[in-house]
Amino acid sequence: MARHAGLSRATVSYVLNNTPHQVIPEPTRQRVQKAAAELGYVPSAAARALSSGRSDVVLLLLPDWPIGPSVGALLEHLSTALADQGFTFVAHPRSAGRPVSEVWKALTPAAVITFEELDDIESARLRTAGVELAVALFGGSRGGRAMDLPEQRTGRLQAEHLAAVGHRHLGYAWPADPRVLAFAQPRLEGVRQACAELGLPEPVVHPVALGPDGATAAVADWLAAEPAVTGVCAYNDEVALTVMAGVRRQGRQVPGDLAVIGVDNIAAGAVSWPTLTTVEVDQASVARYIAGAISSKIAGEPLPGRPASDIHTVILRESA
Amino acid sequence: MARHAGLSRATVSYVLNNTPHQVIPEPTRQRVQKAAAELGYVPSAAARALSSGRSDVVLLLLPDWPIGPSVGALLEHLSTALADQGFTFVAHPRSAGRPVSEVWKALTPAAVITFEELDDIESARLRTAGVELAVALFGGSRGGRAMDLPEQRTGRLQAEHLAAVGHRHLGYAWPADPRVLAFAQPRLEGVRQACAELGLPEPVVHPVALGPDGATAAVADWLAAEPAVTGVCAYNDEVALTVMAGVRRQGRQVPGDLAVIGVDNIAAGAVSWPTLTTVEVDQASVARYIAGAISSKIAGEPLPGRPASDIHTVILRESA
DNA sequence: CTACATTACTGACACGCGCAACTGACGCGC
DNA sequence: GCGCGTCAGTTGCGCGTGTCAGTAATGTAG
Repeated sequence: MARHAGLSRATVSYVLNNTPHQVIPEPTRQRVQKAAAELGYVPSAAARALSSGRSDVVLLLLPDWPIGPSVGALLEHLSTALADQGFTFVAHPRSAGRPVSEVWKALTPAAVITFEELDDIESARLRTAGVELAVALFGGSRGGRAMDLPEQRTGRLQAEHLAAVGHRHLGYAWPADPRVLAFAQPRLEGVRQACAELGLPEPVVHPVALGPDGATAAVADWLAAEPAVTGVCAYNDEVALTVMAGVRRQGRQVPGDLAVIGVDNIAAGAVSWPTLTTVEVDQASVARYIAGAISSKIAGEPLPGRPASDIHTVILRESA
Repeated sequence: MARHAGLSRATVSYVLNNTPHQVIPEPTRQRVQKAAAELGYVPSAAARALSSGRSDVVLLLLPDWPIGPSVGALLEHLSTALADQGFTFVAHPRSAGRPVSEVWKALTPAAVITFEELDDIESARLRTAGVELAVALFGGSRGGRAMDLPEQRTGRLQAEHLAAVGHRHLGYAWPADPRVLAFAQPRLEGVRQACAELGLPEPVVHPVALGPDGATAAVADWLAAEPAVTGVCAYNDEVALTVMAGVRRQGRQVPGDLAVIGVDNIAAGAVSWPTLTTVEVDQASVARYIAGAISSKIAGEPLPGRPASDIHTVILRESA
């Protein structure tokens, strides 16, 4: 390519990288760009990664629990948002029982995003492999490295909505799958906070497993409680639909006997019987925030303020 | 590291790669391996990619339509299956309106997997970028490069099940979203084939949009047809749930007035009212087949036979 | 003792890029 | 004419690996 432009490789490199304090006259600059266009030149990322020590790839480690449409949407938006910042976004589903270290060794990513925080050994290996930036989306128990997304907001909004339509005794449908604990914890915490602020008693927490019978015990207990629970915040829409199935099995009505509100706004919730009231999270905003935070951190700047808090919306339907 | 072992880099390289026809005496071999262990040596994938021209990464381009749990499961199994073959699997959600070529330029993957076939320009760019193997999972219209997964089988099983329980006039709930056309086409084709073989009339196809009212027109037409359609195969479970909602809106019953069968076995189908009969695909087997085919193709061997045909199961519930 | 083969290993290059240091050429002031 | 500064661009190195060709040392046959 330098040959084609009749210049040296260095000059070409300076032009293409817009190297500051390297004055290149306009004619030469255009000559290089014309040659690049004619040859369809694309810099080899492998070589760049080798010499710079890191690639422009941002790696997201997917959790091992089944991913729903909200995670899917987050992926899509992260991809666009990071592309705007000049990064290439890829996701890797961690295969059970296999060390994840092989992945970043093969990619030398600029940053690694995880859902939950990594073990000490794994994060040590990460640093050894030359990855400088690792961010966890949830569970900032370990220190300031986590993004600390406003996940409690979903719980708060659920509780506030139920309170606004007159419910005073709330239940919380906790996911039976232990793998989503890091997600469920802050949501329940948000419900607790809202209850406290609104002067309501603590929510009655029951685990709910997915499947037709997963919620029967929980529903029976909520309805039989004294005073009875009249509104339930579910960990997500799937759990919410399970709770509604449990109520039907008892021959009772949603929302008459028990109101239910979910999180995620999955498609099935719009066509269930009754249709499901839910809290939707604007994954595009979340993705933009994450992308911004990552590129600031890589550039060494302080990270911007907390993500906007108005990214949650209550989708009002029949169930609550 | 070569210094630490007191040998040259070449010798070390030969030992670590087990280069055939390069005889290395056992003592030296052990000396190298001891040094590697002591230094915690990990070969740099970036350098290997630079010199060999391709990395050990297999890239999956996610489609731009929302991915459901079945794609999620496929990702997870692909990750494990490809890791067994020595590859690193990553997925990239293609951001709308952005050229995908930037992605493989940044990764130089050993293979690229797509859902639908690429345009001519994009596949040309792919080859220019040095990616030798591109496989499309569906839509083998263009030639032998596609995997040609037995997607018709899902449609066949749906129709066969409905026929087995006595339905003779079938409908097909076609997804209104044009982006999933490549998926829907073979499934409908499978239904058509099964009808022809069983001596049933052609299925009555109606588009169904997701959402509470998406199926009302279709359901009205199926029920009013002469003779009436009594069983509907839906493109997937979400469409199936929408059809069931449409039937409820008409004040009619599932499966009494109209039986419905879906595809995917999503969690919401197990707790819907009535619960949803569906066809499940064993994504683990699919993933193993894909991984096997990729590694054979890369090794230059002919690809193994068609994937096993018994990877589909009918999950029998109330709706059909 | 010489000619040749085998063993055990090393030197050097290429992959494509970024960057520091260097080189001619030209203009300007004294 | 000499020194200095600026412009326009080049040479060369290093990143870490895979691999071909080569080469001392040792063994073997005639």
